[in-house]
Amino acid sequence: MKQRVQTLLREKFERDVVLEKPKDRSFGHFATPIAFSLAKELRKSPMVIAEELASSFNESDVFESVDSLKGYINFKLSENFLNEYASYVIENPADFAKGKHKEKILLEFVSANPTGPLHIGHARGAVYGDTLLRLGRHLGYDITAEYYVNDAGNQIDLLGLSLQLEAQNTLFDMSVELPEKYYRGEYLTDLSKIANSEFGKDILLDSTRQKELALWAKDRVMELVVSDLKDANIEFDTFVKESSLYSDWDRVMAKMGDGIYEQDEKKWIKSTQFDDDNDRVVVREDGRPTYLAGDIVYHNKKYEQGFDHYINIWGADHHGYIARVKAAIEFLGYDSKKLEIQLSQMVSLLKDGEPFKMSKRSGNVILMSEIIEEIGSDALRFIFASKKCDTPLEFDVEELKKEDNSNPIYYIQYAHARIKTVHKKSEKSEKEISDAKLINLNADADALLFDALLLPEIVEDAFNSRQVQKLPEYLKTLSASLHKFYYDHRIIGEENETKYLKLLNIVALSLKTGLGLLGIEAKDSVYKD
RNA sequence: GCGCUUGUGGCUCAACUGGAUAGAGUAUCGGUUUUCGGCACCGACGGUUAUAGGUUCGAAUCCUAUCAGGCGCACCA
Repeated sequence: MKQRVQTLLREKFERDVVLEKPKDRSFGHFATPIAFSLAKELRKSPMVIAEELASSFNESDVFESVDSLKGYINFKLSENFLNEYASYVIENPADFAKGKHKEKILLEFVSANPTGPLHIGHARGAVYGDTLLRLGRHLGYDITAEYYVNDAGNQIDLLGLSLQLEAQNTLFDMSVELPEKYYRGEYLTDLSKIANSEFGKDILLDSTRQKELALWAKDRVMELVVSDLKDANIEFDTFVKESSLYSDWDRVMAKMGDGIYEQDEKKWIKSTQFDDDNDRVVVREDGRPTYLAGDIVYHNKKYEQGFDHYINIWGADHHGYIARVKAAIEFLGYDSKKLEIQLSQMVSLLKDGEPFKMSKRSGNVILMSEIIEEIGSDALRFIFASKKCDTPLEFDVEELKKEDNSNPIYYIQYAHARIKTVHKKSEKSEKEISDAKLINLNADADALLFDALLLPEIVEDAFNSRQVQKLPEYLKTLSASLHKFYYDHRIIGEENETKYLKLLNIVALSLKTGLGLLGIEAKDSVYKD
């Protein structure tokens, strides 16, 4: 819709035109402040320019009216145009809000260490990433969802140690002393039991077998992670293991040429050349590559696959890392601007206004699985998708269990279910409804129709700006319009019954499509039995 | 100390990335409907957009300084 108008205006004005939502819906459907920017060139007042431009529009199929007001030009779409678009949408529901983009994008997200189940902070990045993925794919982008598994280094050794200590403590009653740095949580108890029955006691007692134990355990933990993600409707296409990358290190290091130098028997990357605070060590004195080396090989691997664009979603605590990775990419001879890094901020939870109590089993963090048990995957996804991911977020789990309009997910599902019920009660046939023409309606119906048809713009905008919260925001607004319309107008038995039902169909489709893009299934009933 | 980031009604968040009178929900108070769905709808109250300057037709948005919070400043991952 917007694109159509934009194209028309671009042809007319021979330049790109900013189109926005008018302050007041009664002004029209779209508006542009173009007269303000022309004012300087033409040396005339914006008011005059806007008036001249507005009156230069002839009667057309698309616009019912074009008016100027205080320097803005307001466009009102014609009922005919809206009706035709509505019919197209109803006949091609699966294509609603789809796009024609073609670019290949590699989207890396979550990438939590395989040393424990996912916690609430991971969940936010996971939901954000998966929502972007769904939006992008709907728009036509060819996106690969990738998880980077940090299955090498000290943390894996620590996992082996933690598992042994846990077993010695809880399984064998040895009451050993637990060091500060060690993983905790119920999953360790579970894993130690499995290890015990699968390999015998020895692997949990013999410190020389820690490594062996760890290598086994990290794969089990990854299974936990994958299952946590699956519970939230999140799946990945590819998993890249850090441990598989180091064999390529020598080749990749050579590729960076002058970017690498030697000093104090270590190898450094000259990342200060690209705005980093310090140069970074990539190979230690003893010849072992650092974590950064793995990440460099990893990003080289990404770029060698020739995607058009790369998106990484990182926890905000990694922001110091951006400069060095981008520097490495430049040294490798690639364009670091193709790599975009989105940071996801911390989350804190409340329950009845008090800090959410962590269960004993989880150690010292709130687990993603606990929250899904508490409020369900739908509510979790919705709340995380509704907030900009780079601002800290606090929410109360009790708010998300309520069944009234303080709970947006309920409010939206209710709107959708209401429409379904009205349909069931009506005796009109599907054909009668889809044949109805949405013209000569009242202002309320016109407004609701326009709102429902706005989804494509929202999806496009939410993805392009990476601000996925625009979609939940839109769905809330659309639901409110629906509820209001429903309150103000009786539908069954009215003169406009078929028209109204078609209109409601479009609203329902918009809600359903939007929810689907959030990884949430629209419900036909909100009753709990 | 340096760097990044955030600061919007009592609370949780928006604001089309520089556009019209800064909007929703919640809380508080008042009203409508009691039916196609338990629900929902309307109104009132609430703001110097942290503070002080600057840029221009126009600033919550951009620039500078200050204040406050968060995060980072590993040869850990």
